[in-house]
Amino acid sequence: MSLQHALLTSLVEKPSSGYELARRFDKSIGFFWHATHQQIYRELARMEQQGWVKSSAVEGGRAGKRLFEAQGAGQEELQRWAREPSEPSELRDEMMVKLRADAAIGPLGLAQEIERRLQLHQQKLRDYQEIEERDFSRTTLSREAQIRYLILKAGIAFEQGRIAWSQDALAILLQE
Amino acid sequence: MSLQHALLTSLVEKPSSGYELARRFDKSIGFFWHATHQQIYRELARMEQQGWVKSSAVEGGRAGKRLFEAQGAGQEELQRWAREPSEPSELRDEMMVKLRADAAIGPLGLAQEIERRLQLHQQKLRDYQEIEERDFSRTTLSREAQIRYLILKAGIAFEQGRIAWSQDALAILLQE
DNA sequence: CCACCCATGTAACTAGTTACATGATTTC
DNA sequence: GAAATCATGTAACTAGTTACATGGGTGG
Repeated sequence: MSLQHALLTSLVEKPSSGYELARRFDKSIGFFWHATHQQIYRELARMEQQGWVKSSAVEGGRAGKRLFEAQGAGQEELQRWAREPSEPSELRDEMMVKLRADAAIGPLGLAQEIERRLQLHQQKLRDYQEIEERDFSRTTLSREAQIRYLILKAGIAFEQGRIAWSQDALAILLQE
Repeated sequence: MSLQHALLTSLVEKPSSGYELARRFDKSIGFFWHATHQQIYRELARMEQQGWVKSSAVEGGRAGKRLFEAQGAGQEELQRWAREPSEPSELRDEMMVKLRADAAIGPLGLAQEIERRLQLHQQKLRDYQEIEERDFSRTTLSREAQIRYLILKAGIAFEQGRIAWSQDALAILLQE
């Protein structure tokens, strides 16, 4: 499993509380991976048992607040995992199943839902493009920045692809 | 959950044994959704309990072979589910996490793995394009065929996007 | 003082994966 | 007669979701 590795990566970038991690996860890795706080706390507890991370109480913070930091063993594990091959993920999309159902049993009125999704994709694209302009519009970028930009570009290309596809789908579904 | 709905859709298209379903799933819906035979048999058993499908022994087939057929209640459920909104899926890709780790802790030699994936995407694209030519190259397509083509086009666009992205990634990672 | 955000967790359930198990039929 | 494919399943585990629960701090 690799939610642990995703969290480790976040913690290597910046030590955080579970709550902060959940927030940050939503905004960075969360672009292509969502995790609930319940899952995050569970994995943090496991990683602490394994010695990959260490938590300490935060003085002056809210009651119970703990700061998690990646340990040496965690960083080594991250390197080991990163070098391991992994299969490209599938794009498991319920809409494709619904379209097959529509083709098999007759019109199900999916256009409205595709229209709704189109707007979601357009919004996401705008969000990404804002980040692009803010963080990556300089002419020269460090290797690190180029790699972070690469991740963003995967998101941008994905949303653009979905937008084009949705428009194609609407044209077909809305033919009289 | 909707593996049940994906299986139902397959069964509406054509009554099948669990084994055939697993095979067909791999080749159609499986383009964007994989399920093991264990999962499939489990869900078929549940759906039979719910009355969505019905199985019967196949005369003259192999010992134990059963044919599953979608029932009226199953088709109604499929319609109900199809009309329900659902969120677009995320593209949970471990490679994005690995790239972030690379940016955070230094070069991890990911180029080789991206090269390997590039070839997988190119192969998948060729497979899709073969289907495209075989099934959808006629000038006029029925509504049903247009919808099935639409699903294929989502796969084609996805693979093309991944190929372009992988090439971009390689250019960045292989800079000296 | 009320709503909202920060902050952490437990419990129960559902979905997906991996390992193990069995045996018949077809093809070479 | 051996290997591949057809055909079905159980068991155990891992991952992800949903519901419930608690309480402190901040802003209006």
